Parts: sequence; structure tokens; C-alpha cells
Amino acid sequence: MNYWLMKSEPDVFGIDHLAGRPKHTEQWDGVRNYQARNMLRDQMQVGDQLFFYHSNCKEPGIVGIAEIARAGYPDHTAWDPESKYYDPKSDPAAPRWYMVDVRLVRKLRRNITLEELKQRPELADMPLVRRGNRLSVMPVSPQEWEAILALE
DNA sequence: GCCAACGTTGGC
DNA sequence: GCCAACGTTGGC
Repeated sequence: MNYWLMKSEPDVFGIDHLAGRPKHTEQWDGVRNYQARNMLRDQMQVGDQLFFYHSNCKEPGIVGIAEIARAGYPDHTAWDPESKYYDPKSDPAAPRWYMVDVRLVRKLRRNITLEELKQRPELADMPLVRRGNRLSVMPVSPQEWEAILALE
């Protein structure tokens, strides 16, 4: 089993949106970055755990735990001209973008803020806390996972 | 709202 | 294949 961190903007799709979905499950669509795509497509497996992170908001941080409910499959929003994620260069015969389904496991008791995460020496290697890193999906090591959970 | 950092695009 | 221009991300 793998561990991940996935970013989402709470104004667009936050932890409470996920909690309100049927079966607490939603498609994680709209990823349009190749490095992140490769992880969605090739590495994520059903049952993998992930931290749900709120980005681009007043208090960025980890707010919940979710799991992969369906492994990578083509992101059909790339072929929908009405979608804001439409990518005319994505060919249905050779899908360029992928998504997974994510199911909420639980909300954390509190927001573990980016500021706190930055202060932990054992988390210094996470792309999340490194300046300028914009990956919206990233792997988390078992050690990092435990260290973060211990902060809750 | 600002802007640094970074990824992508496209002319050459 | 280089690299400048441009668009996006995301913390602050």
C-alpha cells in the first residue's frame, strides 16, 4: 500500500464537498500535469491512503484522510468541450489524462497547517514544504505519514 | 492582489 | 533542441 498527498482548493472542492458526496466518493478529475498524471495512472492502487490538503486558501493544511476507491482510468473531462478541463489535444484513442476515485476515510480533528508541517525536520524532504513546488499529487513515505498523523 | 517559481508552448 | 514568452500555481 502507498501513501499520498493530494491538494485541492476548498473553494472549488474541499473536504466537506467530499463528505457530502454519495458514498463519500468522488472522481479526482482535472489533473493536467504529467508528473501527477503518471502517479494517477501508474502507481495509485485501490486502498492506498492519502492526505487531503487544502491549498490556495487562508489556512493551507491537511484536513482529512481519504483512500483510493478506483485506480487510474482516463479522465473523460478532457474530451468534453463544456468542461473547464477540456484538452482538445487529448485523443480518446490514446488518453492523455487520468483520474482516480477518492473516498473519504475521515476528517482530521483539526487542520494540520502547512506552517506546522514546515517546522518539522522529519518532513523537510516533502515536496509540499519545499519552496516553489507546485505538484498537486505527491507520494508520502510511511515515516512521513506517521509523523504527520502524530501531529493530530 | 502580488509575485516567485515553474511548466508549457511555439518560433526559429 | 534552444529558449523567450506566457500561463498557472499557490503561499503570503
